[in-house]
Parts: sequence; structure tokens; C-alpha cells
Amino acid sequence: MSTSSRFAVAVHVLTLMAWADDESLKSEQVAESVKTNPVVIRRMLCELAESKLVVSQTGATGGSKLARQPEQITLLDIYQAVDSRGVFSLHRHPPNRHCPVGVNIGTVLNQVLDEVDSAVERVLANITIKDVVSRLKPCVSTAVSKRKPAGKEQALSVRNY
Amino acid sequence: MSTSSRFAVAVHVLTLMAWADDESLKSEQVAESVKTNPVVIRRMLCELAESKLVVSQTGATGGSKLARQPEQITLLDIYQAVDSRGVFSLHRHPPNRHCPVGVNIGTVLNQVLDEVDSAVERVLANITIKDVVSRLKPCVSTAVSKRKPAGKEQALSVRNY
DNA sequence: GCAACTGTAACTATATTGGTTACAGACGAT
DNA sequence: ATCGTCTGTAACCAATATAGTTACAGTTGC
Repeated sequence: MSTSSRFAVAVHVLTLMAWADDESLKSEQVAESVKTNPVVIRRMLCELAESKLVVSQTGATGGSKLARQPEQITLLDIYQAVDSRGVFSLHRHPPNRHCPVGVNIGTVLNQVLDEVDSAVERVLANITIKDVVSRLKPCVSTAVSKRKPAGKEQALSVRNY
Repeated sequence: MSTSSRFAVAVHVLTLMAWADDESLKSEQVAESVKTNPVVIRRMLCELAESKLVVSQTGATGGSKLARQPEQITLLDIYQAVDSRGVFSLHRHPPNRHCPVGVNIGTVLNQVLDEVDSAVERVLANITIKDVVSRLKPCVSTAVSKRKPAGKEQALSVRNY
């Protein structure tokens, strides 16, 4: 199975941008939230830009923001953009073609892997970045209310961290 | 996502044993079908034995066979035995706790990952090794019929390769 | 006892991901 | 026009996971 955190980080990045509304974020700011190197973020942003999920601008005052509304970006879009190799893999090297099982297990396994991948995609297609932000807000206001009884969530800028 | 072929190989191994009926197979024979090293197979067989999917016997005339009937072993059993880390991973290092998104994205991501894992498990739980063997047989008899018009599949022993 | 297995440790090889440095090119501000 | 700040990208290193290999102790049937 996947051992990659690329999907998790990509969701994190796009959620940050949705949180920031229409303001563009610099790779440095995103990297601070994810706690990684800005180059790692920029590499991922390039992939996300190729899939038309974000738009970036070079130059001073540059940065990146969502290419569409948060409700029009599904987790499946993100998954396909950064981590679309499927849940499982077949054998590294093809099995023995002279064995009745070895010669055809690949066909059967591919059917199974397709079923699994479809199930994963059905789940991811039904969750948007807007949903993620919605699920996030209760956590945040609760966390903040310990210090600020009157929650004013909009004041929490990701740019401050 | 997963990039491991462990699940594919494990299904292959157990399918071989189901195909061999109740005869025990030596790691050498299994390795020939999978085209890998017998030690790789024995390592995997140990994991499968811990999960009570196969039983092995040491000594001369030793080998391994299924611990239960093929219809009582699901692909979920196999998945959990050899590759149970879940489909996705979270961030390698925890995100910034001072960022409203970073501090809680893990909670939301875990909800999503649980939904995905459940979907995968539902698919795998509904496929047994017997099903895999059934899906395999048409392929084999077709392949064989090119040389042997009167198919007699039972004669195809995995022990020959 | 001997031969043929499994179980397992130790090591190497290979692949993937993540992290880092460095730098060319874009672009707004002055 | 040039300067500072940003993106895009190449090149490289580190860390991790899996696969493959050799070696050998222990088990078991003959």
C-alpha cells in the first residue's frame, strides 16, 4: 500500500489555500504550515498546477492560489494529481509463465485491483476541499475558544502560521 | 499509495496452495512460480502462518499448505496479514501546531483515511481465495486448450514449476 | 546419521520519497 | 533600468522500505 504522504500534504496545501480565501500564498508560508522545505512545496505545486488545481505566479508578489472554488475540487482530483499509482502493485517481475497459476494470476489480480481502486475513487470523489475546511472549522474554534471565548474564526490567518 | 507487491505475491502464494489442494508445497516450488528467492517466500509464509492462514512443517518432507478451506480465506485476511498499513499515510513529521490548518488537518485526514480504508476492506472481504481460483480456471483451460483440446485441468500440477 | 526441509539472521541492492543547495528566469516596485 | 523577491527546476544527499542473497541452526522422515 501507499506509504507516501504526498496525498496528505497535497490536501493540506489546498486546504490552506481555501482557508486563505483568494489571497495567494508563498511557498515559504505553506512550507511553514506543513513544516517542510519550500522546494518540496513548490514541486508539489507544479504538479497541482499541471492538473489545473492551483495557479501560480512568478516574480515578486508571486505565489499560488486555488484555480477553482473549494467546492469544485475533490480529493479524487488531488489524488490523481499527486499519487495516482493505484492502491496496490502487481509483482515486480512477472511470475513464471509455465505455471498455470503464475501465467494468469496477473489477470485476476488486475481485476481485483481495479475493484479496489474504484472503491477508493468513489470515496474520494465525494469529498471536496470545501468539505475538508468545514470539518476543520469546529476543531479550530474549539481550540481557540480556550483562549478567546468569543470565536472569530476569520481572524485566524494562515499567514501568521 | 502502496507501491508494494507484497499483497500481490501473498495472494499468488495462497492461490498456488489452493490449487495444489491439500498437498503441501515447498518454498522452493512456490518461489519458482513467483520467480523469486525461496527465502523471500519463507519470510512471507511466516507472516501468513502468524495470521493462521497457512501451516508449515519443518524437516524433510516439510512444506506449507492452507490452514483453512480456500472459501474461508478472504483477500482482507491476506491484506491484513502482510500489508496492513492502510492506503495512505499522514505527514511524515507533524505539521505546524500554531497554524489553524496544520494543527487539525490530521484529525480530518484521519477521518478520510478511515473511510478509504473501510472501502478497501469491504471490497477485499468479499473475495475469497476460492473466488480467485475460480476466476483463474477459465484462463488456464483456455490457455491449455490450445494444446490439449479436451481440458483436464486437474492434471495441471503447480509442482511441475 | 543423513538428507531435505523450515526459520531466521545478516547483509547487500534497488527504488521511492523527502530534504537541501543552487541558480536561472519572471515580475512588481522604485 | 535595476533591484529584490518570488517561482521553477536541476542536481544531489539522506532516509526508508522492499527485494534478493548467503549462511546456518534446528527439525523431521527415512
